[in-house]
Amino acid sequence: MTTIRDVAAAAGVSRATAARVLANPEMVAEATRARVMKSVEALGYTRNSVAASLRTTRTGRIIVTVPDISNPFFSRVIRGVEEAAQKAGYAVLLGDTRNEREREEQYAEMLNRREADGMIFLGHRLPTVLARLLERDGVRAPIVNGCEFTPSLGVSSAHIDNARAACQVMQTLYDMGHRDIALITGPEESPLTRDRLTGACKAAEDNGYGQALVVQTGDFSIESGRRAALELLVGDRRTTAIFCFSDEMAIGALTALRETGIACPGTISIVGFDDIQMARYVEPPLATVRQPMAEIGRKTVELLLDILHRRQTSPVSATLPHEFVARRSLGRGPHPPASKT
Amino acid sequence: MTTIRDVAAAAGVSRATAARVLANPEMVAEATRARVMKSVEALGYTRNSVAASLRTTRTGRIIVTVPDISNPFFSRVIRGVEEAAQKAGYAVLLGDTRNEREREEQYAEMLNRREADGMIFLGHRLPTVLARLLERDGVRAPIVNGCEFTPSLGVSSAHIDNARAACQVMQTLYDMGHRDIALITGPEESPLTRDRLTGACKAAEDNGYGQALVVQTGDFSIESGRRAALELLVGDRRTTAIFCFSDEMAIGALTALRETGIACPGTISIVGFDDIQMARYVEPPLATVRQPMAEIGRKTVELLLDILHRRQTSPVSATLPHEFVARRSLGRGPHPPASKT
DNA sequence: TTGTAAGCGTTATCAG
DNA sequence: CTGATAACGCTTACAA
Repeated sequence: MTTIRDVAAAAGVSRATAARVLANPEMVAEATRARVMKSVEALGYTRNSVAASLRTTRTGRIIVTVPDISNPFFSRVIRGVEEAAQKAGYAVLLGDTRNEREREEQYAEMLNRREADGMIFLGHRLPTVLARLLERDGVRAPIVNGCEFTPSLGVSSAHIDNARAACQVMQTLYDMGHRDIALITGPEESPLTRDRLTGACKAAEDNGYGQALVVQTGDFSIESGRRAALELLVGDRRTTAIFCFSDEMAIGALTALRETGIACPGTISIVGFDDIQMARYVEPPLATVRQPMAEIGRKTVELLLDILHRRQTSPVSATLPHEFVARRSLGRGPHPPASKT
Repeated sequence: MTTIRDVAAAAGVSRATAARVLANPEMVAEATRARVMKSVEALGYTRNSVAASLRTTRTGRIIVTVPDISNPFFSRVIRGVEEAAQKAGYAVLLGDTRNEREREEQYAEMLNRREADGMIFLGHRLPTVLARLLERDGVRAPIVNGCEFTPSLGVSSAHIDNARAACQVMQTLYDMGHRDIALITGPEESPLTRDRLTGACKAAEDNGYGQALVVQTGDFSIESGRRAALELLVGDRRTTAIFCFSDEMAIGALTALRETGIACPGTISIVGFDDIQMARYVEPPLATVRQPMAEIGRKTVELLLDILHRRQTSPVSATLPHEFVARRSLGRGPHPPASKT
């Protein structure tokens, strides 16, 4: 491979000068610059980034881990990350952790090995490797969380207000005449699930239907939504609305209704969460909460860059706007509320 | 940061010995090894991969570019890639090219800068940067193509037999009594589209219905499928089956039928391609061709490793098995074929 | 079995 | 404006 040395030799200048032409062209005399550039072209020189990184202690890379890359929600977030990173001159090292702690740790180790300048993790578990880093470097540790937010971690994060969103969905359901509502949540240990659950319960209690709330646990997958819905339908003929904490689970629930011959929204309404692309194409189209997926991704990058460029003094919690999206899977319930005027 | 020097000093050995303990422990005396390991632990040492890479000229990374990471087909392939790469000790640098040539080139440049040891590209366009590399290094150029296959490129590739798969789908349709079949293809410039088109046309002609074949072009997206289907339905009341070159387009077509009140499979049957997860959850569940997505991903990595480890003498075309999946969106056509006995 | 020392290809400092 | 030179942290002959 051709090195800067070769270029310098070919142009009849020192290595330093050749390097300068590439890094700070304005510091070099016009004529020399042209000569060097010609050699660069002629030899087809490209900088060896590894050597450059060693010298500068910058890699121009960021690691991003996701629980599941084939989950449409995450893949949209990733897209946002990738876009923002690329724009800022960073490449994305992608890690699919499959929700396994060990894989999370493995990717975190890469940060220690200086394979990247920073790391964005989209799950909720902070790898112990990162925890240690955080302990040592505090806010200067180049770590950002996305989609979820756990204040106690001391890590910057980009996310929506999950509690409020869930609360709004529930209120909408009550306003439309539903009382017996079932929830299909995500894994209990995720703060995201807890936040939404908190919001949903609050709305239920505020409306006086706390007792009527039924809760099933899922794992965000289609199948778990289907199973949870089937479970709900056994023996219980009261539920008129199911609020799922992900669109995929909602699609699973829709399938369950179809399998058991229950009409949606005729008999049971379904509301999802995320607004993945497929939400509008299933039958009936799925009412849901739109998360600004790409925006969340972009924001995590922005937060990370703030840390890398030392513009950060304390962890930032960036709350992005969500939006309720009414679609046909949501219909009126059997208890028209008293007139509100 | 602590370096191997610090470790060596703490353990009272030379840098070389300390390094050896990490790389070839068996070459070092038990006692010294223990001492070094203790210092490693005590100091919390982790190897600086950048320095190591500079020395060894290996990065342990591979670049993978996809036209669209949020496409469920590709995200499954990526998952296979990631899994195989990780197993072989490689990390994946992900590039979402958004089908833009310039972004493809940018990622390809990274290979030149030695940011990775090799590259897998899932689109069909060979970036010119890679073409040059290929010209120079021939089969030793660490480049592999996935999902698509263009023999003339001289690049190893993992894919299914697209022509045969399309041919089989058409034959199945004819066997079920369909004659007036419409195709919704991918972009014309993709070899994948061409291969499937070739296969489909062959089947049509073999069955004597070449004239009845209608072709619309899509871009694999849901919306393009929907639009193409709507287009097909205008004025033409003959089509009884639509074969889409991706499940997403098929889902779009399904939506179009629903919007226009046409029964599926009652009036028109739909067949997709890929067997993405959602295929079985739409209504009606989608008949399709299952591609071994994860397997394709894994295979591309295997092919790349073969090159990196110099086990390769000429480009390999790995054809993986596909499978037709019958589901409810495919029903009988109006022309029951003559008995075949 | 261990140590010495020579790079890998950059970048950055300091003179000139 | 340009050149000499010293790192960056690691690996690996080669020597002891």
